[in-house]
Amino acid sequence: MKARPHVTLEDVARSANVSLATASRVLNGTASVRADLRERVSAAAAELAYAPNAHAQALAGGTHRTVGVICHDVSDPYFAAIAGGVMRVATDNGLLVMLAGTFRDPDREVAYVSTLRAQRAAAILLIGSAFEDRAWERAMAAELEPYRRGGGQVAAVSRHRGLKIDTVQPDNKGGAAELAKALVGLGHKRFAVLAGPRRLSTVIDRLAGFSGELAAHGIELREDDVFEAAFSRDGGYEATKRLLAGRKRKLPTCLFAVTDVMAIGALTALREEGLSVPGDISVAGFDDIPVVRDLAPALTTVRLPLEELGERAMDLAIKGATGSRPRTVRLSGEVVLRESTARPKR
Amino acid sequence: MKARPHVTLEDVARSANVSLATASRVLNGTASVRADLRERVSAAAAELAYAPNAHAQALAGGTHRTVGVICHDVSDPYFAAIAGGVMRVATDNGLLVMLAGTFRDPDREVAYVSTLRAQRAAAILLIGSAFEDRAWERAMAAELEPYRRGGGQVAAVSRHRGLKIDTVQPDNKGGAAELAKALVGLGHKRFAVLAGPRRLSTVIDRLAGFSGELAAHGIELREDDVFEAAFSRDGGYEATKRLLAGRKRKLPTCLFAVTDVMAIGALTALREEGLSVPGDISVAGFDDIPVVRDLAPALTTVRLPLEELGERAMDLAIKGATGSRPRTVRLSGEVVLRESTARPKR
DNA sequence: CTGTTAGCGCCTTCAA
DNA sequence: TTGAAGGCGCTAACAG
Repeated sequence: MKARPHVTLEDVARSANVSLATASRVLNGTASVRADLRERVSAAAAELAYAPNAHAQALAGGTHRTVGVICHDVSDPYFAAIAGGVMRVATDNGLLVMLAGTFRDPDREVAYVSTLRAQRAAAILLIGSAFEDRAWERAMAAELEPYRRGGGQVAAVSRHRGLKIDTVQPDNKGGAAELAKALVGLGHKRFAVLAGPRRLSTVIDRLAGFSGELAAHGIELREDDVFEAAFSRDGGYEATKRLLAGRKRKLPTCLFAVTDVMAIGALTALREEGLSVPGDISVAGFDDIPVVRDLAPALTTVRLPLEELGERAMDLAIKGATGSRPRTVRLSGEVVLRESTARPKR
Repeated sequence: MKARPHVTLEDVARSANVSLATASRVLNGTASVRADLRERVSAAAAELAYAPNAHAQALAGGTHRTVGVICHDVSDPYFAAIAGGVMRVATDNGLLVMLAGTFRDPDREVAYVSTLRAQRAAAILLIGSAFEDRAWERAMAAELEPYRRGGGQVAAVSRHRGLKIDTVQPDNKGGAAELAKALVGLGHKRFAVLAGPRRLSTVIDRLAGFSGELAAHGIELREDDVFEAAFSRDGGYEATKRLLAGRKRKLPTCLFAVTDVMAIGALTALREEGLSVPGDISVAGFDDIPVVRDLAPALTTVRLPLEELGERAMDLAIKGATGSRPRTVRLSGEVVLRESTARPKR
C-alpha cells in the first residue's frame, strides 16, 4: 500500500482507463476530449490526489513559472516593500516567486544567480544597489549573459552600471539634491551625513546629489562630515554616537541619513544623548519606508514609490526585452517634510 | 551560432571528449576521475558557461534543494524577521528558499501549497497563524497529506490545530497573560484591546491569555472593550480612532494591541488625538519587532524570539519527522516593559 | 576508472 | 478525438 512515493500521470491514466496522452490533455485543457473521458480523468486525478511533477513538465518543454528575486536582506523594510510589489505582479501573472537574501555577500549573490539559472527561472530580479566592484561585475555578467542567451529575463532595481540590464531606477541623486535644497531652504548651513558603504551605488548617488546641491548653495560638505557605517539601524546608531563623541560642541544643525533605516538608529542615539529632534538638531532620511511616518517626531525623508519599484521591475521582466539596448524606467522621489526637521535655532 | 538555447551536459562531455557519465561525475564530485579528464571537463564546462538543469537533476532522482515558505505578508516586519531566521538556516544547509505571500487569502495559501507540491519542494513551512476554519483545514490537509506521503517535510510556526504537523509554537497565551499581570501590577484596572480577526488562532490565543489573567485579578474584559480590526498598522490606527470616538471621557488606562504592528498605528492615532503616552494612556504590544524599541516612547511588548522561530521551524523540517506524532517546540515570550506603559494617574 | 544504458514524469508530434 | 512513441537533461546502476 506504500508502493510508489508519488502518484504520476500514468497512474491517473491507468486508473481512468485512458492513454497517457489523453490524461495529459484533459489535465492541461490543451485539447478537446470527449466529455465522459474528461470526467473519468478528473475524477481519477482527484481521487489519487495527483499533483503534476513540475520538474518533469519543465523538462518536457513546459513553461517555467517561477521567478527569482535577489535582495540583500529580506527583513529590511526597504526590500520588503519592494518585494511586496514584485509579488503582487508576479501573483497576478501566475508566477511563483523565489526570494533570496544574500546578507550583502557578493559571492552569495552570484551563487544565487547561478542556482536560479539552473532552475531555469523565467526571470531573475536584482533588487538593491550593486557593488561597485570590477571583479564582482565580471562574475555576475558571466552568469547573467548565458542565462539571457538561454531566454531568461533579467531586470534590476537600482543602478547596475556595468551590467547592461533593464533597470528601474529611483532618482537617488535628484531626490537627495531636492532634499538638500529643502533643508538649506529651512536655513540649515552645517550638515553631517550618515552614509553606508561607499561600494554601493545607492550610497554614492545619494551622497553625490546631496553634497552637489549643498555646493551649489556655497556649502561645503567635508570628508569628515560624512560618517560611514553599516547600512542598517545599528549602523546609523553607531555612526551617530561616533559623531556626537567627536564634537559635542560644534554640532551640525542637520543630520542626513542616506536611508530611513539608518535614520531610525540615529534618532534613538540622539535621544539617548539627550538631544531633542528637531529642537537641537534636525534629522532627515531617504526612502519613506512605511514606519517612519509613525515615528515621533515623524521623519522627514524622500519618498520613493517602493512597491511600484518592484512592480515595474517585474513588469520589465514579464514584457521581456524587445530592443537590443537595456531599458531604464526612472522613478522620481518626492521630499516629504515632517516634524523631524525645523528651522535651526543656531 | 545560436543553435541550442542551453548548453547541456552532453555538450560539455563532447567538448571534453569524454562520456556523459564521466562529465557528470566530475561536475558532481560523485566519484573519482582521472586528473586530466577532470581537468578537461571542468575547462569545457567553464568555457561553455554550462549550468546544470536543475529540473533534469530533480527528475533523474537527484535531491530537491528548495524549500517553500508561505506567510501572510512579506512586508510585515513580524514575518520578515521570521523569514530571516528561516533563510539563515536554509542557506547554511544549501537550500534555496521560495517565499510566498498570500496576502491573507486562504485559497491562495492552499494554491501555493499545491504548487510547492508540484515542485517537489523538500519542505514546506507555514508561517503565521492558521485560519480557524473547517473547510480551509480540510482543503489544506488534502494537499499536505499526499505531499508528506511522498516524502515532503512540513513544519509550521504558530498553532495549526487541525493539521497534525510539526510546529514551533510561541507561547501566545502565556505571554499575553504575563503581560496582563505586569500591567495590572502597574495599577491598571481599565483595559481595552485591539484585536485582529477572530478567525486567526494567534488572535484567539493572545486574547484568551490576556483576558484570562485579567479575570484572575477580578478584572472583566467585556466584549465591547475589544476592538476588532485588520491585522495591520492601519487596522490598529482605525480601531483606536473608533475607540476614542466612542468614549472620550471614560477612557481605559491601558490599551493592549495584540501585535506591535497594530500598536504602532494606535500610537499614531493617540498622538493625533492629542493624548500622550503613557501620560494619558498606556500602550502595550506583542512580538517585539525590531523597530518598536526605537519608537518614542519605546513600546512595552512581549518579546518573541522571532528569528529563532524561523530557525527552529526550518530545523524541524530538515531533521524530518521521526516518530509518528507531530512534534511541538514551545518558545516562550518575555515581557519587556518600556516607556509606553506607566502607572495610571486615574 | 570509464563508458553504456535505462529510466525519472511529462508533453507533443505523428498516425490511426 | 485518441493512442503510441520520441525525446527533454541528467543520474545511477551495470558492464567493461
